[in-house]
Amino acid sequence: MSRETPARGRRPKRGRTRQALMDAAPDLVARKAPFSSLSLREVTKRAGVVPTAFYRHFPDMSALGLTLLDESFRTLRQMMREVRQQELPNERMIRGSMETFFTYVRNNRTHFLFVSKELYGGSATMRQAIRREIRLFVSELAMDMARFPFLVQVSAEDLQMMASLVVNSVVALTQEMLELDEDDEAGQREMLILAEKQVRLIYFGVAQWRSETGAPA
Amino acid sequence: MSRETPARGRRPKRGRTRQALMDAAPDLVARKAPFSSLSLREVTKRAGVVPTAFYRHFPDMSALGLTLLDESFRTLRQMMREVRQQELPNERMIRGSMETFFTYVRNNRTHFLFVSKELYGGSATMRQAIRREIRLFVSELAMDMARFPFLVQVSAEDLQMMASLVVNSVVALTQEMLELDEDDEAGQREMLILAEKQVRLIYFGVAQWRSETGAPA
DNA sequence: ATTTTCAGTCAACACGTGTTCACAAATATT
DNA sequence: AATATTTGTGAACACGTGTTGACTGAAAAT
Repeated sequence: MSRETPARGRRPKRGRTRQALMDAAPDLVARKAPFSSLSLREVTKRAGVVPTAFYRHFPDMSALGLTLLDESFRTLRQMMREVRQQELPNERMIRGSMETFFTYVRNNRTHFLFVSKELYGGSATMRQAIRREIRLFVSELAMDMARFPFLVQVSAEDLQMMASLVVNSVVALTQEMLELDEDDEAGQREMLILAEKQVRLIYFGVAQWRSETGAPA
Repeated sequence: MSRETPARGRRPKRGRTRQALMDAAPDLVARKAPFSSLSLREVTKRAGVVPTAFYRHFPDMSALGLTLLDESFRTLRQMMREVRQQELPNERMIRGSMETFFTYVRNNRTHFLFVSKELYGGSATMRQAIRREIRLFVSELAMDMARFPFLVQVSAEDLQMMASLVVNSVVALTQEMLELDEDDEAGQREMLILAEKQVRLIYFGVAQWRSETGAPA
């Protein structure tokens, strides 16, 4: 009898495995541990693929991580750019920005969980990459604030300080929100209200700020 | 000839191994990965002890983690209580609080690194425990703020909101500071100044806040 | 002085890990 | 239609992992 291998099921589609890997990783992160503590075999198993297939698409796990990070931030950057395409600050604008942002977080929960858990617990290069993105948001927000009429006198350094305060606060609340159960709508709404209040509070302080003295007007 | 074991070096001292384990873990965290991804064998090896000795002191790694967490926060709570033993708010008070706090962070770097990396990346019970402690600080700060004369009209809920804003900001800056090199004194000083400015900015906003309308006076 | 408890060692296990290699099917290129 | 390249497979490796059990010296209790 001929000893040909029985030719079992083989998925034919072109680069589908790569996508399966990129889906499997955040999925495991969302329901288990941070990405940094995932094993290559875990990911391939969830992707329904043999471990060695991994190397056809990524040299190692950290490469997958950086790719995932890029994917997570690409669409986020685009959304933020659209949010910034609005007129001068008022309560409506703060409210609206927070709403669209937190809605986006809800719709991309696994991506944000992935990023959140790597921000401080990930590898050095991972942390560095994330903080780079955050610093980008801070700078863009600072540029927007520079156009506020009541802030023309404020130094660039202080604008960065203010923007980082806003961004850090939103990031912190985002991470808190991710701790909530996925369908705890009441909690999510509370978070949104909290975020809006905090940002508004910061803007009250910003309106009083004078760079030279550091004392209110 | 008798077959007695050659009786190699045996450390006699009483509960010294336990302390060695509690020192080894944060040490590894500071120079490597988050605690959650440390192995039992790694820790025992660094402590200069055979793996099985671990079980004489802790049932498993997560027990070590919780013990470490308790140790980290016990002295911190005490320090915060002393800081709060001061008179009413002014610039000097904010400056002083930030200075003593960040000095404490520098002097307990490994403990804060340990906590920081577990805040979002650790196990569920670990994260929960840390966030519990943080919420405690928020409540205490809110109680202090309630005594400010210009905040008597502010609702308890809004006081919590303000306090959490302050705490979240300080936490974020602490984590940023921990990313700096241990002896980057210039960077550390910058962080301190940044923290002071941000908290002062928040207090400007707080002074304008009215709970009912949410609009400045 | 004798016994009991504590705190460490050593050997061994069953298992999950990253990575290699040779091979074959699916797809692209000619 | 023939060939070359990409992509997935399966077996095997050397190693690190948590945990067990039996054993033993040191300290505490009697």
